[in-house]
Amino acid sequence: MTFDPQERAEPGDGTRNKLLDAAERLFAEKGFEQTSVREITTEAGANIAAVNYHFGGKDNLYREIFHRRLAHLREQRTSKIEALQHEGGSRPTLEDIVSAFTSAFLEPLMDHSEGRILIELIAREMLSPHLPRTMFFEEMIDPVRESLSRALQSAVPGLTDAEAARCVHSIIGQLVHVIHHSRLATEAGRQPREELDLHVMADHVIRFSVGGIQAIAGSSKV
Amino acid sequence: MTFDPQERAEPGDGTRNKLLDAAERLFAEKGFEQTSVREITTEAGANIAAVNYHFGGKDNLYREIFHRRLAHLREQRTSKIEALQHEGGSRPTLEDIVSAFTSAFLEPLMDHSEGRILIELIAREMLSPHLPRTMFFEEMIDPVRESLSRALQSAVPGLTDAEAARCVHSIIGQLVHVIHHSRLATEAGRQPREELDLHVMADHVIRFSVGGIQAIAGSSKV
DNA sequence: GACAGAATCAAACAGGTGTTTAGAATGGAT
DNA sequence: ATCCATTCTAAACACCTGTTTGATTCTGTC
Repeated sequence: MTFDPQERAEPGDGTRNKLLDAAERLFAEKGFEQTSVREITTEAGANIAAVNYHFGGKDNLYREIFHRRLAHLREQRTSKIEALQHEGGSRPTLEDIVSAFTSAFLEPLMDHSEGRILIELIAREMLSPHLPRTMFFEEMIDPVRESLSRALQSAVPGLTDAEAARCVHSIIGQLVHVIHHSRLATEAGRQPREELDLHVMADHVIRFSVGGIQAIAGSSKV
Repeated sequence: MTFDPQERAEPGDGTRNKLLDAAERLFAEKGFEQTSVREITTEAGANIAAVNYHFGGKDNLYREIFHRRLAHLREQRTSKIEALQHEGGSRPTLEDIVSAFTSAFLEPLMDHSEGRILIELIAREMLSPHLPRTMFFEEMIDPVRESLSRALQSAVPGLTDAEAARCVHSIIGQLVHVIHHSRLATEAGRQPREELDLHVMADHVIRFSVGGIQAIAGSSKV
């Protein structure tokens, strides 16, 4: 019912930003429904009514968080691939592309603070959507897929559109699984097995995927 | 508005079983926290107190559901691989193994009723655990992984334990992603793209993974 | 200093949660 | 017909939820 009090509020001491940060952390950790407005406000050192005053409700706060983060993450993932494509000199190899995407995908996870939170948020949202159903596909999944798919086709001539799309599927599937597993395993208190370490797995996914793509391309040619 | 004698269908259809069925469906659809005991009981045509009487609480009902299903699913996934291994005649090829596991993994999803519910339940539990943290690893993930890992090594001599474990990771990651995506896409109302159809994707995953595994095994030999 | 608007606060609101209770049916076995 | 354990029922319990309210403090402008 009220207008946005301050649209930008750069300084980190605004209550509005403290609420956003606290909510982001809690939503990622416990999920939307499981996080109460009281938790958020006390965590941010604010009053219970602060969420409704600044955002007009719990749902809007949630939406605001995604709006703030999605664009940045998408750009981060596609930019490396695009950069490779338009780079001067020789055309990037298949391994170049897969490697660039893999590190771009996994990089936000290496720092344990911010990246993990975002991934967790996204995973939760995909399983229990509280956002408009199409928003995720249009703003995140489709652009990233498109970008990687085109890059693969430029490096592997003869790869059809459908084949490229499925290979993208395979790569992303592996990467998402790596993320989920690392989260689950550490949470379950199991000491991480060295053969499934994040960096080791990144190398593996690259080699595995390059082999897989070549197999797909090769068998279709015959 | 309660006891309807024509509601019964099965011999073992005491309210206890009706509660289990209703809860399983609702937990899968909306998640544990988001499903209320009142919903479960009214869906099962029972009194609100029935859950606490028969199971001693909402949590125990949830645990009971998994206890009932997990063993069966695990057996279903490992048995096909084991059968291949101990089959008379020539040793199964790499493609045989990956193919058998893929279809065993995806099969419960082809029938749209029961299998989907179970997958949904598991996906939710992995993201927001309400069960003892280790139960899932010990009763489901580890045995399946072990079984597939050994099978791969028997078909691809020279594949180390660590490499096999990572390849299993890659395969399962792809399959889980196929499942999630199919769920998300149909839920979002998008008409399924034919190149990402379940059967087509199954074939793709097999070829992609065989190529990937061979690449891993080949590069390690050099 | 005076004033307006933004920001914060404690308290209460209406509604939903899982669980407990005491009492009433039910179905066999004696 | 009596008894007893099992099963079911309606009502209440204590607690937590997101949101609203009306008053109070803070902040910047004239």
